[in-house]
Amino acid sequence: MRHVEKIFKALADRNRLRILKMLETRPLCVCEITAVLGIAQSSVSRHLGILREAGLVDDIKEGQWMIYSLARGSDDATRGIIAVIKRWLSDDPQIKSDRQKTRQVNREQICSKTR
Amino acid sequence: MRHVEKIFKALADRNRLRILKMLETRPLCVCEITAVLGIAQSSVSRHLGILREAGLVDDIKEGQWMIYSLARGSDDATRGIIAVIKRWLSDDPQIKSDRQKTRQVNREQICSKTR
DNA sequence: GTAGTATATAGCAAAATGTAGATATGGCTA
DNA sequence: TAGCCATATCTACATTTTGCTATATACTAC
Repeated sequence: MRHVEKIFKALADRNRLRILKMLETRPLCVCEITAVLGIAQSSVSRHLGILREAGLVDDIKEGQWMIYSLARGSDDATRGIIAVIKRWLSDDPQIKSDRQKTRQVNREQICSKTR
Repeated sequence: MRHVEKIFKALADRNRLRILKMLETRPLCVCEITAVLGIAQSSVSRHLGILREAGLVDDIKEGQWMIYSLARGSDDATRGIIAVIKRWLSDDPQIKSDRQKTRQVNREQICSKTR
């Protein structure tokens, strides 16, 4: 019960749904997600933490970045939900706009102020 | 977006998940659900309203009772979610206990004080 | 009409959740 | 070592959601 509840609570937020739909395009680092969503980095980090705790995303460290991606090795239930979400929202204006921004965004440019 | 959000928000509550799992057994009236959940009737009514607004349950009036059941004629997305939920939580202690109570409960006995 | 029943709604207090800003952590680089 | 960068955590506050009690609505039986 606790696990399923956690999954649905994680999905019950517009910004977290946006993140999941963005991750369908490709894995993203925190600063890329922050740039697309347009909310504070601390909020993004918290949302990602909630998605991670729910088992909906995987994270790996890659150099200076934390790369988040849709969970793949997860249990049957989680895979089922992710598959359902993939069939949803593709026509939504905000999701479409996010997807376009996601394609353009580049962590080398956005994040590193040294370049 | 709005619709999908509504669905996940509706699912992000323990008592509403319990209701959906109970409805897998059979359609139920409000007083039966109230008896099994053990919370106030007004709370149950509100939860049912949220599930109805999300398109997850159907309701029909049957004599003096409002009978709620899992949505059937709904869109592809909703059917997908309901199917996923059916595969979940069957082993959960509380869900199992609820199911047993659901089988025993009888609206003719519980609700009608005239009998 | 009145009385009784099932369900829905309103109003309120408590708990949970989302957000932003400030701060902490951990790794890289000079 | 010191400083910078990406990310995570903490704090404070506003909003939303929950549950309850009380009340309203709608229907049925008399």
